[in-house]
Amino acid sequence: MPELPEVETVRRGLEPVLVGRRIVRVEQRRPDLRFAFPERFAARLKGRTVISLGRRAKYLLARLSDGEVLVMHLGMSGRFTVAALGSGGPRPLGELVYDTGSDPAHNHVVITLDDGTTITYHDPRRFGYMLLLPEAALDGHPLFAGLGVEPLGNALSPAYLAAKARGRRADLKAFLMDQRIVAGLGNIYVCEALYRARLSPFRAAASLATAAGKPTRRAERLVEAIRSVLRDAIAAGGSTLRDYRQVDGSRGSSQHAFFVYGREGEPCLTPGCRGIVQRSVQAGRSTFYCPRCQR
DNA sequence: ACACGGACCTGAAGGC
DNA sequence: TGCCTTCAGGTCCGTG
Repeated sequence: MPELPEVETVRRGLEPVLVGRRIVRVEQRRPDLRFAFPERFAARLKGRTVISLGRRAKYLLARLSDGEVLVMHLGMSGRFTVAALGSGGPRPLGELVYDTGSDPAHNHVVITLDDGTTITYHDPRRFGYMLLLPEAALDGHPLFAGLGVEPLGNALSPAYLAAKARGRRADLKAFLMDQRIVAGLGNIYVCEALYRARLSPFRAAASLATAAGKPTRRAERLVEAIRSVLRDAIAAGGSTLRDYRQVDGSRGSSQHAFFVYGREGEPCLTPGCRGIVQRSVQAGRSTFYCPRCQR
């Protein structure tokens, strides 16, 4: 499910139900997800109040009242469900309600808050994980120390990309997938950003910089494309949350459309372009692109 | 230092 | 119907 826009959508949904609330009960139903849970995980969370809920790259960061941070990564299939006490069902997470109909065997963590709300972490593939770290240790932790810039922050600029790309032999797709360069992009939004920037995923990353190391126009286009594709996806409530429902329980109809991702064999959506979207594999991941307008 | 493949794990979808 | 293969939004680790 989650790339940056999806994680941000989850953050916005959880923030109003979580922040300011005290955790009164934690049910940890298995010893590990991707990694083992921290020692005495449930006991340590219990009694603490959530001060804030932030995000760094694809990580959710819940700051707790005692100076520790609950770090949560959703992996490929992690998601949260919120249910009010006695409601008998899910309750809106922001604009959305998450489907709770899936197999309860994959409900790995259930957190109960002091107002009776329960937050359930569900993750069939268990690539997600949770950690408890002292706030002061966050920046230096191996998970965060090497992360690149936030794509929606000021630090992402054509000059930054050019500096990182200079001398790189990797292609653009791999370059953008690398969390050490830009943190939070994943397979879908890399494909979509390259399409918007009209850049081939196979082009050398080094072509974002001139021989002197100055950013090229391509770098400028790419920065704009990355920002706009993420902003649009966040505005749509996380385009890849396919199983969301409207607040009234009806199926959503406004699912965000991708321009290239998942559209192999279909016509390119650029007006006037007669290209056909192709699928190829780079570093083991599917790449979707229009060979005609992406150069 | 970097690039690549495989590994982790489950479920859905498609082919036969 | 059912079995088999392929694929999926992420990242870590080992090997060249």
